Amino acid sequence: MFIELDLQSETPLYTQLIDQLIEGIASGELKPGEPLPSVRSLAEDLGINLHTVNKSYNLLKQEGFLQVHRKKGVIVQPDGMPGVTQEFEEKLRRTLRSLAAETAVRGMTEEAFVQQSRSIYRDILTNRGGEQR
Amino acid sequence: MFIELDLQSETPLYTQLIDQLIEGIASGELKPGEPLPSVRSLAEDLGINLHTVNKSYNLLKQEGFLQVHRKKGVIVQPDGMPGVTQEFEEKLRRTLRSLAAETAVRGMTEEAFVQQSRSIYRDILTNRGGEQR
DNA sequence: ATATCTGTTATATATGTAATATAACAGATA
DNA sequence: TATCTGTTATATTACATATATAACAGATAT
Repeated sequence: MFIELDLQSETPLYTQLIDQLIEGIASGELKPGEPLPSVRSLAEDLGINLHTVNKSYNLLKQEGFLQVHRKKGVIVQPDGMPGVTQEFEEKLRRTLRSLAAETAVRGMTEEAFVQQSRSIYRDILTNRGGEQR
Repeated sequence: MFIELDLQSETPLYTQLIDQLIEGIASGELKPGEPLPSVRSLAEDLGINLHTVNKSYNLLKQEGFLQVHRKKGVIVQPDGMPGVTQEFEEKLRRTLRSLAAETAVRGMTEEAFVQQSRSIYRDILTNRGGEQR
C-alpha cells in the first residue's frame, strides 16, 4: 500500500498515517486479517521515527481497527470493524457542523455541499486496486 | 449572541470561538455591519484571556469575515463574504475525505452520510433567531 | 542455543502551539 | 482629562508533536 506523508502539513504525521490506513481499509486495499508492516520497517520506509508509527497503530488498535497478535504482529481487524459509536457520531456532527457553516457563509449551496459529500464518499470506495466488489 | 466554550474539549478555545462566530454569520444571527463585543469585554464574559479572543478576531479578519474599523470597532464584514477559495476547497475535500473514510469503515451507508450532511447544513441556516428568510 | 525480529515501555530532548499575565501605545469617544 | 478601542511586546506555563536511544520479553529462524 502506498503511503505518502506531507512534512509541511499542519496535520500531525501520526494523524496523516491514521487517515491513510483507514482509507486503505475503507477502499478494500487493506483486507481484514492482513498484516501491516512492523513499526520499525514502516518508520524506516516513511523516513520517520518508530514511535510516531507506534502512536498511530496504538490509536487504531484502541478504536478497534487493528489487532496486535503476539505471533502475526499487527493485522487489520479480522472480527468485524467497529460500528457507529456515540463518540464517532458526535465527532461526525461536530466536524460537519463546522464545515457546513463556513460552506454556507462562503455561498456554496446545500446541493453543492451535499454533492461534494456524496462524491467523496464514492471516491473512497471506488479507489480499489482493481479487486473486490 | 450566545457563545459557550468547553474548557475540557481538545478543540482549542480560539477555534471554538471562530466556529461559533461563523455559525452566527451563517445563521443570520450576526448580520453584515453588526458590531462585535470588544476583545476585552468578550474575554471577560467568556472568562478567558483577551489575547485568545484577539487571535480569533484576527484570523477571521485575515480570512475576510470581519473588519476592524478604527471607529466602529470590530464588525461583521459588510462588503460581501469571501467566496469559495482554493484553500477552502482543499480544506473541505481533505476533511470530508477523512470523515467519509471512517464513516464507510464503520458501516454507515452513502445515503446516511449524505443525509447527515444535508441535515446539518439545513440546521445551521434554520437556527435563526426568528428573523429573516 | 544464538541471533534476529516483534510490540512495548522508559527516559530524555527539541520544537511549536495554546493560553495566560502584565504592560504599554496610539487613536477615538465621552 | 479619563476611558475605551485594537494592537504590540514580553514573559511564563502547560501541553502536543516528533525524535533519539535504550532496554525488555516473546516469537522466529538459522
